[in-house]
Amino acid sequence: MSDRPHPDLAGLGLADVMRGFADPSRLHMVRTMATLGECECSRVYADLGLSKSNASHHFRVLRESGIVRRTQRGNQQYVALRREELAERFPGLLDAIVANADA
Amino acid sequence: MSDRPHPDLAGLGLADVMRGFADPSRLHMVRTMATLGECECSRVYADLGLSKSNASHHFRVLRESGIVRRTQRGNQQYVALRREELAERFPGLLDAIVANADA
DNA sequence: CCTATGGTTCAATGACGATTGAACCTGTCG
DNA sequence: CGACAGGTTCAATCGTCATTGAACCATAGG
Repeated sequence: MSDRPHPDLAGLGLADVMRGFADPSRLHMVRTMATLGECECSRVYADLGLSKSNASHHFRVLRESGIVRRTQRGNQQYVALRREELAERFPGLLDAIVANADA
Repeated sequence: MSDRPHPDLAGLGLADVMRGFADPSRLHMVRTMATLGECECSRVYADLGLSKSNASHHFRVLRESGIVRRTQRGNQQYVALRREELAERFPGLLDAIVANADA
């Protein structure tokens, strides 16, 4: 997997993306992001009891799996699902996961 | 994760199932099973170059993740996706994955 | 009985991942 | 300047996983 900040989804296989989803904490984060839309990182893991470094690790996995995009505005980091890009590369996948993310 | 032969899907979270899908070999196997329906195990990994023990390992992961069901008829082992059960527990998930399993 | 065939199990190995705590970095506010 | 808030990075630990090869087990066919 590339360590570029935001990999091109064309270069990722389904298994790479699935690995990003294969963790309870990250699924919870995905669900939160699906609800909130783009938001500050801290809001995404606020109710998960993750340490900062652990949350940072999970954000990196999500980013390297092509699932989220991070942007810096002012001094805040924002994070958002790459909804459209994922829908184009893997149609229906994100929706199905988000719909079941509470299971 | 339970080590029972075929876990009840109600007892599995989405992350557990996702881990079953988070491997290229297993995704390939899932795709093959989606195409063939119930069939002999060997047909599922024939074109993957997996050793027998490695294939057996992947079948076990798929089984413990609730993705496949194995049955013995005669002296042959058969394997099939648990389509209906998965569709009931995680609506739309398997279809979305199978549709993208070649990516 | 002998021998495939088709799978499982076991032990070992190497790689990867989740988690933690400490150090660090950077922009903001006082 | 000093302190702080929000994140990142690093090293270390521990567990899990993929892969291999060898041993094993059951069944069908000669």
